[in-house]
Amino acid sequence: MANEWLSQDQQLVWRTYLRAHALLDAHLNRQLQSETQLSQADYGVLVHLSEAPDERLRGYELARALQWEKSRLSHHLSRMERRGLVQRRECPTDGRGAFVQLTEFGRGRITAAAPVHVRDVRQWFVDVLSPQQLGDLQAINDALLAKLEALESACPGIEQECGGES
Amino acid sequence: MANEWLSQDQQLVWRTYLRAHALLDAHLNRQLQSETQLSQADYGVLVHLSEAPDERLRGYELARALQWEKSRLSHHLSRMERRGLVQRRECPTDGRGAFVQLTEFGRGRITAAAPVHVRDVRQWFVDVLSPQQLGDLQAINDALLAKLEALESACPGIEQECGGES
DNA sequence: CAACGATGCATGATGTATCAACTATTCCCG
DNA sequence: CGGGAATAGTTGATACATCATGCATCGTTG
Repeated sequence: MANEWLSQDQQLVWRTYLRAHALLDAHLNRQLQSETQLSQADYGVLVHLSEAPDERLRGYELARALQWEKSRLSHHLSRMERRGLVQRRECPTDGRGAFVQLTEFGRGRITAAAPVHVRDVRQWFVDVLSPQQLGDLQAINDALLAKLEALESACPGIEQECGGES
Repeated sequence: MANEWLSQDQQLVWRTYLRAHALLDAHLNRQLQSETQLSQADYGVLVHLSEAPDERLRGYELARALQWEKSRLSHHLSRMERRGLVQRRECPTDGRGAFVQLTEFGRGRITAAAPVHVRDVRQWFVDVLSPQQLGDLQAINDALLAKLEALESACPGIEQECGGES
């Protein structure tokens, strides 16, 4: 019974954690969007493409790198293609598949956006915390992730290598 | 000027933070959804209503408490109303407004869901971290939040990026 | 080679979030 | 009082995520 609820402090940590992440994420997204016309999702796709050989990747590679569902990727690429950021091309060696190719326009966008995003992550996250706190946070998230990933591997879920930020 | 990029460590902290939150949030949501047929959004609405006098609140109160846009709230309440969780009632003292009233069905749902949710938050968050780490995390999120909330209240217009920041 | 399961990707339906109007009411100030 | 500004809430368009399904193509095996 006593065990069923959270203490005041525990509740506060949890709610503060949720709120901080929500605000941070919303703010970074707004900044990126208003200054570069890219969402975080767009940004992730473009970063991966721009770092790939020939600036192109197969869909399944992109999906794995971003940890996205196939369907989500397909829908999102359709919208990005419509905006001219990427282009779908047939794959000569696999008739089922397709390459996602960064366009010149897309390269320009991501090249301009990356410093902006990094500056924001600095300003609202990295530079707000002390080195000590950054270390603490790493340990905390490692602990949370370890628990969650243990669970993940038990299911037929997804794997490693998360979507990167520069 | 500072380096334009992030160090390896900084990048790792940032990416780990994003990934840990994404996984935790997704997992808690899946659990809640599958065991109680409520999303986190539903849960938040119902918790606030259930704690309010007469189990009802004005829309703007709910919006403020949840930090939602009024439009989001309105759409979400429509869906919840369709599911029988809440009910909209006219407000006698303010012709513009409306009360959002918890239904009996809704009360049953939230009463059943709360222990489930608390158990999960414990299992995947509170109990994974040491008391020391919970304290660290509180301080970290307080710092992030302070910075973000200062912005929130200071800048009604566009611009941020004020000069004297640490 | 024919059959068959697995893979790569697309599509449509549904639920959800945000933005920009829009309506209606109340507040406030002269 | 009168009239404009602020407030409460709704609605429609668009964007986004997920699910179920469809369907080629590929790899393997009998």
